[in-house]
Amino acid sequence: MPELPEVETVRRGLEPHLVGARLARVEARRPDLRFALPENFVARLTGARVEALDRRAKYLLASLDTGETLVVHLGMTGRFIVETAVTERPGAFHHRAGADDKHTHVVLETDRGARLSFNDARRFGYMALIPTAELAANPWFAGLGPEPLGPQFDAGVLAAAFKGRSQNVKATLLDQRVVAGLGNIYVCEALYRSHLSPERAAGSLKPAELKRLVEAIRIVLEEAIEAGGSTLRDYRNADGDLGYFQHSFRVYGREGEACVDPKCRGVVRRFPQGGRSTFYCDRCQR
DNA sequence: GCTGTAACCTGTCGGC
DNA sequence: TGCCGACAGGTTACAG
Repeated sequence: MPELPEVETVRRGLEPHLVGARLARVEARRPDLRFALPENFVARLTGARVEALDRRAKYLLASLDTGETLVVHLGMTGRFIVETAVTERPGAFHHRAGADDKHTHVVLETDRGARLSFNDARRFGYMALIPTAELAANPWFAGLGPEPLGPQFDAGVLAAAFKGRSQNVKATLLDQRVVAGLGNIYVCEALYRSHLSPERAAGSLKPAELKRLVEAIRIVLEEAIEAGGSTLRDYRNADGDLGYFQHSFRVYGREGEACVDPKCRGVVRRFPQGGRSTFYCDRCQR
């Protein structure tokens, strides 16, 4: 499910409930997600105050006053469901669908009356507790490429990362060491908007094409965040609402349809690339 | 070192 | 209606 825009939407939804709040009750309903939960997970979190909630690539980072950071990756189907306390009934929460089903694996209750349920059907998501001072050196973060919406991401950076690579540009953009946070959907959309074929060797892109690509990546991500992300099957934001960017897809999921550009007579095709579906227009992407 | 593939786990959808 | 196979937003280990 979640690529950068969806994770950022979740972060924005959780921020008002978490930042400044203390975790009054923590419940782990199983010992593992994709990986085993950290040792003494519940004890290390209970009573901790959340000082900040940030995002790096597709990771959510909750800095705690204990000197540790709770790292959360949503995997493919991970989501947080926020329920608020019923004022007149202490300990009760306004129920929200999915908050308490068999796929709810971790529950966090804050001293501000919010209950956050981490629900992940496929359990590709994971959580870790890492000393905040060691975060940058952690293998999950040390090798990450620049944030695509940050000031460090430009055509020059992409040129350096692409240099000499014979791998196709689609797979290269999915490599989090090249640029952090892109996934299958937004890579397809960005390549379409920059009129680049997903099959081009990354190292073959010319400076003007790289510039177009950087611009397209930025615009697609910004528009998606503005729309609250994309909801295909499972994704919902922290308030349980759907994202709307899927209505703006120009190629993703549109196999067999005419190219959205009225001047182009192409058709959207789909083919497997690196085990994932790539969608592209067979005429205007070269 | 680079590249492609399989695997992780579960749910959904389409075809028969 | 029920069964089966294909496919799904991510990441990583491994083989070539």
